[in-house]
Amino acid sequence: MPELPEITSRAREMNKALVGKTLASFEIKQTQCLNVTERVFKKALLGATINQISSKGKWLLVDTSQGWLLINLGMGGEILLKTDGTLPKKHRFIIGFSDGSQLVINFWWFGYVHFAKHDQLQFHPIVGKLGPNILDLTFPEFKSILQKQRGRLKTNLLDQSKMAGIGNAYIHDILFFAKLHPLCQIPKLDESDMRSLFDAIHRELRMSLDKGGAFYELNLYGNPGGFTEKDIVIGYRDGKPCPVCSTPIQKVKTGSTSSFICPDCQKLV
DNA sequence: CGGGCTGTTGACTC
DNA sequence: AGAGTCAACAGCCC
Repeated sequence: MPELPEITSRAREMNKALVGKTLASFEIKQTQCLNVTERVFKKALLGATINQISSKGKWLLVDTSQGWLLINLGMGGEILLKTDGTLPKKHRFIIGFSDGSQLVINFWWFGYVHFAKHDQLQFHPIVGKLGPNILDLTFPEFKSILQKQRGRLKTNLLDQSKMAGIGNAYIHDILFFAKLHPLCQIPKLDESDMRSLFDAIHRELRMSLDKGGAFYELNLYGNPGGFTEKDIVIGYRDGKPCPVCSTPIQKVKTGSTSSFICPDCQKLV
């Protein structure tokens, strides 16, 4: 569930709190999250100092003096900064800093903590293939990327290699505000459809970003984001009336994921 | 108690 | 290339 608003918020918080800290210890409880052996990981990053934190799509990119630390929370999880020596019940990865503070990471299911050398980020098998952050695109750039695609709209918007940042939680309201069906074929979109889609993406993601992300994810200090259930209009509200036309909202299968749509406002053409 | 669902990503198949 | 299926793990709901 962490998507662009949550990950971008975490990057901002980490930039304020972690720059200059030195990585002094690692406790790795789930070694499957690594892309190298535990031994190689520790050897590479122990003693490194944090320069800056940025994000791309759903990935946190930590630039250190000894290379990149790359974090993906998968289907959910927390990154908490603890300064009092206590630990939350659930933790799978702990980074101990030389000042005694700790960055405690918990994945709900499956996440990644990867290492890449300074000049090797572009060759990382996942991060190297990510498209641009979707909020960084201008409309002409967005349109140009979309026009090169075929197939179903939803599948393409979730494909992080084209544009990075949208996941299966925010997409329901985005498509509703753009009045587009998740299964609509990309070549059928006209200029005004793409404009509506672009505007809906920015509106939705920016609103959540401004609120520090969604309520179901915690920030570095354990506080939930300000984007609440009330901010969700269509998603996860099957059976409730559409706020525009009162038609009951439907939950439909779209490939391997579910979608929530207003069957009247979002016609499949 | 158990079955179904969920969210990310990639691998694999047709 | 597009579409479908599955696997990785945990927790919630009915």
